Amino acid sequence: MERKEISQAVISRLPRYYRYLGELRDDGVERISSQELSKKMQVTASQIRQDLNHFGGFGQQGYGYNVEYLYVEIAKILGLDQEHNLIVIGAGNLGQALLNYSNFSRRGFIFKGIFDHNPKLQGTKIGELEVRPMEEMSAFITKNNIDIAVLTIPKTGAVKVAEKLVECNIRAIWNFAHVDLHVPEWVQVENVHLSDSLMKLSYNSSRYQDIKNAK
Amino acid sequence: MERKEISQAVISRLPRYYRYLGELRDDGVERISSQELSKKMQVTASQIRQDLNHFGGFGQQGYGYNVEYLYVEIAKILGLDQEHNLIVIGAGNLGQALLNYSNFSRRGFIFKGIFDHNPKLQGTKIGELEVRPMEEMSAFITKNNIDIAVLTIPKTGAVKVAEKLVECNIRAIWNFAHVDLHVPEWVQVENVHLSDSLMKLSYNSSRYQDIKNAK
DNA sequence: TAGATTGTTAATCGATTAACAATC
DNA sequence: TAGATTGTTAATCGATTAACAATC
Repeated sequence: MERKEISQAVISRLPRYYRYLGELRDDGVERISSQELSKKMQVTASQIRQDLNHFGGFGQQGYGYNVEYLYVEIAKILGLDQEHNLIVIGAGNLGQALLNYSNFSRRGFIFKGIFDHNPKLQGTKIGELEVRPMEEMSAFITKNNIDIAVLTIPKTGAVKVAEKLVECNIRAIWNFAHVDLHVPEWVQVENVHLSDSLMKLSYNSSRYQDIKNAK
Repeated sequence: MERKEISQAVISRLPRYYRYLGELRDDGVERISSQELSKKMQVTASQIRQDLNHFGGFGQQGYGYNVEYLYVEIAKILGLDQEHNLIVIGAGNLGQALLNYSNFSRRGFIFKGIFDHNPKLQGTKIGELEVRPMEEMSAFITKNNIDIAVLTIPKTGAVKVAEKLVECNIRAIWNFAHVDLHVPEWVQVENVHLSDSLMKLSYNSSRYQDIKNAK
């Protein structure tokens, strides 16, 4: 597949393209030009063409892009043509919420297990799955071919658990714990720091008020 | 306060500085140089100094930065010195998870209400709050001085609700719905598109395997 | 064929890093 | 005072946008 390093800025935009193309497809749209898409998505047509051309020439001069085809191709680029096996670590509210969010499994992200160190939660059912004790995690990962671990435990435990996951040869960690994980380069970490996001919103809205008042 | 437009790249890094400074403070560290902090955070010292100087000169030549002082100043910049009143719209798993996450209220983000259009949920208690019907939302926002609305409903309803929120003069929307909201410039939107984040992780881990296999 | 629109190169813009004079 | 380290300017790097030749 791809050889050259592609910037994370580009990667971050792919899911959004994918979403818009999915909507177009559902609306029965067959073809779209970068210009039309650009208007819809509020980005430049240039950027769309540049971004896509990192991965290949999906369009056709004088025609534009075939929606269905491009949709499928982006799915492949994102690895959505393959199934991913996930486990959730931390059966709190957030872990449960993610597990129950059906849209993920629709895209091939299959939750295989959920773990918690709280004995009171162990054995209770969340969706289809029973909460397992942490001790079973390592064996479970190997046995069930787990790709991705979802970390929804408080930051105090997260670093230790991440180390354990690395030992288990996990490939990817979706990290909701409010701490930076240090892992070998062959383990991918995607952080969702909710409080950072909320603070950013707080800044932007506070600042807007200041500007308004200053005028 | 600030006049000049500061890039979102800078703003996005502030919460992370804030987190590291908080930890240093808790560890009883009094002063830190940009170089030391740079090593800890794995960013360049230059970037730290540049970023901070957008907001003022918080350091002192030959000394570095006073941890406690800088911590408090960043909090002010982020608007954490003021309380924010929030409502959650959508009492599903995710809405409940956010509401129950106590770290937010510790930073001054106070959940005042939660709304859902499902009559079965209305009246049930989530944390300290009773789920209210959507019809009460507008009045509630005005009466309780709500700054921030947290949108945790499916995308089908999100656009309509966002319009309503704009009418209610909300300042900020924390959007977990998988759709782009179009709002006037005086309303800030911060998106948390979880599936986009997961797809990015999927890409990065799939791609790493490809590189490895190619070698 | 003529018109449309891509793929791609070149130009611009912005963000990051380096360097150093100012100063505690 | 001498050493350390900031604040800030200048240089570099990378990402975005513009332009246009290639081509469907």
